[in-house]
Amino acid sequence: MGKADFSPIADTTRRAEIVALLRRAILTGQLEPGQKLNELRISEQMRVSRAPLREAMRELVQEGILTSIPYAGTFVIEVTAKDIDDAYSFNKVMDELAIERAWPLRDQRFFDELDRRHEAVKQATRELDTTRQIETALQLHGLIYEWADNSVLLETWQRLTSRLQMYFALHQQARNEAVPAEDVHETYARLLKGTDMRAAQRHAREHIDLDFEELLSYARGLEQRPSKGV
Amino acid sequence: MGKADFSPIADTTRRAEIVALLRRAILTGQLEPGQKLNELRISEQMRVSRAPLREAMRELVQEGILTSIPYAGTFVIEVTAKDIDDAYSFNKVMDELAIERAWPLRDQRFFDELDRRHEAVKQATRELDTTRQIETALQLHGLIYEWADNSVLLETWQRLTSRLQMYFALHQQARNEAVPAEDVHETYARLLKGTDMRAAQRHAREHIDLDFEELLSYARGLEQRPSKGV
DNA sequence: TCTTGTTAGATTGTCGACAATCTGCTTGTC
DNA sequence: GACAAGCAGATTGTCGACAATCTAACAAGA
Repeated sequence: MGKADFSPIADTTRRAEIVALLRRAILTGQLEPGQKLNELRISEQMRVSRAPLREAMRELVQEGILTSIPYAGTFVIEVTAKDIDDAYSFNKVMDELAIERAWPLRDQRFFDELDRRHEAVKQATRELDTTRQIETALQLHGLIYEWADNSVLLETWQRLTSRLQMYFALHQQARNEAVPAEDVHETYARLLKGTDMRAAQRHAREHIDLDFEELLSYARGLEQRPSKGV
Repeated sequence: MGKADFSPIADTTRRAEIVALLRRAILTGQLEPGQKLNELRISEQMRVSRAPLREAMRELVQEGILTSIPYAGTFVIEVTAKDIDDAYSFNKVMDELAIERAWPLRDQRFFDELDRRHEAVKQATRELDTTRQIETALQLHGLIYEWADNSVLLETWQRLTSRLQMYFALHQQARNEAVPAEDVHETYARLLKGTDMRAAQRHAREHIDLDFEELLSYARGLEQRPSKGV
């Protein structure tokens, strides 16, 4: 029996790479909400034919960050205050569930991974890399979902993550200022290592509240003025 | 101002029709779990080229009822007991949430729609149309999600529905017997019209329990013998 | 001026063919 | 007989071209 355990090799289709590229462009705000994706232009820029590009777009439509209208085009989803509010209140309940399920399954590997991801957030914060900071914070948050041992729950979280990352990126980009205080996740990590599950759930709920409140007020502001769709 | 309010016209792309055809084939069990979908054969049968077929498949992969391995093929998802168990326990929590949110929003239209869908289930039951019975029962169940006024919650339910329908169809097909008693949903509908929200939540939870228990034992049986992948 | 019909251009949807990759069989060697 | 190399067939991934549809500008008529 061999000793090394290899991870799966990278996807080798153009389609998969296109998906990754497009997703990144959307989640970092390079592509703005409402913007139309011109197939010919993008395929030429990427030096790819339209077939794999269109397949990639189909995936992202199902993933919920693109929307498609037959014979009209494919667009980045618009972000309304209600969308954010819906995601927010849904996330609260999901978090409670995830913590509850993950709680008895915590082990040394869990704590190690928790520290690792927390460290990644702090590093991104030090480097003032806002995009990466959002990404790592969501990964830290996602740990309880990965540990909850429920494929449907995890999958739902991953779908939601795409949109959350987009929302936060938009917010960051809009206020265009330095990253928040360094150790907003310090308490979260500590509670997840502790023995009081209720406290952890409560904190998760309140902690999320804060982030979302800002987001919401931002989105409400957006809806006053007309969309800048292209 | 005109008086008629028109609904959106039907999708006119081949892709959309292919998606509908494939989904139906999978959810009714015509295509078995693990079965490979040969692009050339299917495209010839449907008299379409592979391009729209492949795009349709990509959508169903993201929808979670197909799975794709590069250069190997696209397959109907396998169904394990754990998958069903995960969907089951997740559904329980979601149901509680949906009922809670929909509860204060119930109005006459809600009750009318509840009756309408309940009637549809009873009709399908009378006609011994098992496929339609599963479909209508899920639609009845989905009403609270549609009324909960949360897009994320509704979307999550819709994604889950595909798989639930597939699970139940498999089960029905396997035991190959007449449909269960007629008014399993009578109590559910009555409680949703009542004033005791907790009671409705409790019933939803227990009612689901029953259906799933059967499903689970069936799936556990499946896993003893090897898969019959094609 | 407003509405309606027409048309040209751009864009999306679909097609058939070719390239890349996998699978199973055959062959040759030990 | 066991095993590796190599080949043939089938299947998926990608490409470039054509068809269907939409949009916007313009012209014609009330």
